[in-house]
Amino acid sequence: MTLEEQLKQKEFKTKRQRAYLNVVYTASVLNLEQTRLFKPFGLSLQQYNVLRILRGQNGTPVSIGLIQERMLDIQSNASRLIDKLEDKKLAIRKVCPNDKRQMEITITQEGLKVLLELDEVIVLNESNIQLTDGEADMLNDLLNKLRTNQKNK
Amino acid sequence: MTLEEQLKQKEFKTKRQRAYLNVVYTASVLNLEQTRLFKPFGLSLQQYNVLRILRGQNGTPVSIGLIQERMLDIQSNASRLIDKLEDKKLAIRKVCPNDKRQMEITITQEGLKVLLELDEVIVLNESNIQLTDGEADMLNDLLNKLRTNQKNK
DNA sequence: GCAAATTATATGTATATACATACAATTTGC
DNA sequence: GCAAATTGTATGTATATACATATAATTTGC
Repeated sequence: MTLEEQLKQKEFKTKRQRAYLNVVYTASVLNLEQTRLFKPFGLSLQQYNVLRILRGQNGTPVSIGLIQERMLDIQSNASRLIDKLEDKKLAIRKVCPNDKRQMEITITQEGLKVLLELDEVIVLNESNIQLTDGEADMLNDLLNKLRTNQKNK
Repeated sequence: MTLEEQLKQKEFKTKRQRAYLNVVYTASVLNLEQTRLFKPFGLSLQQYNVLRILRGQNGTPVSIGLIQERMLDIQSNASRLIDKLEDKKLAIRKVCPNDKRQMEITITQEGLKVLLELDEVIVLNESNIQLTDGEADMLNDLLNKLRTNQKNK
């Protein structure tokens, strides 16, 4: 389905505007899809992203600030996401002994287990994407170019 | 800046995955940028989108359901967005006489005035986009293709 | 014409973002 | 070595989404 059909809009002022809106729209479709994928596992999309970051550290504890840096969403509120994960026993927070301002976050065995289950679901889902490698590369380049000269990192 | 630099991630499993994440990331950058653009005018991004839809009707009242259909964000909660616009005297809600379930929403003079101010800001902002027409078309096509076979409209 | 189904909107709850602010721990400048 | 600045995290508030549910008005089936 084209963007015009979807938005029931006849036309856009410029091709750039159409592409711009298409990025925003496509992302919302992808986000919704992922959110629904994670729901049966009791995880939100962002909670999943935090767990992924924690697993990526292979046991090395991670600070809240580092999680914040790595999150896809700019200025995401890692502190409250960790709250939720702790409630579910998927992550643990400890005060860092060297710097008592910092927190040391680690993923639990339980957290690793949930991620493992999700890995399969994700792979299955990503196989739905119809782009060739060349197309994916081109899309990637165009998005990088679109972001150029946009002021907010 | 490339996605890898931004996310401080060495590599992605597949080119498709990189493109997928880039769409989500780019959209969040664009959304944040627009949100900041509208903030000085006391409008959120979604409130602005609703006002645009109302203006597009040239005075013909619009139902909540129609606004919902036209919103970029899937399943956006138009009812509460109209609440906010009514509070600010930018839109008016009336019960439709023919079908008392429906609401007839119209934009006020005040609302039109705010939109007019914003039009200039938007045009200025969109001129920052560095894509040629050809690139914008290609980006548009690739995004449409990416959405193909994704189950959620 | 009336009960059942549908439709249009509203609302409650959980989650998340953006921003401002708070506060304690640490570092820096002198 | 101490005051000032910075850093790391937490929290309060406004906004928004997703989903479930509620409720009133309308349409449909018989």
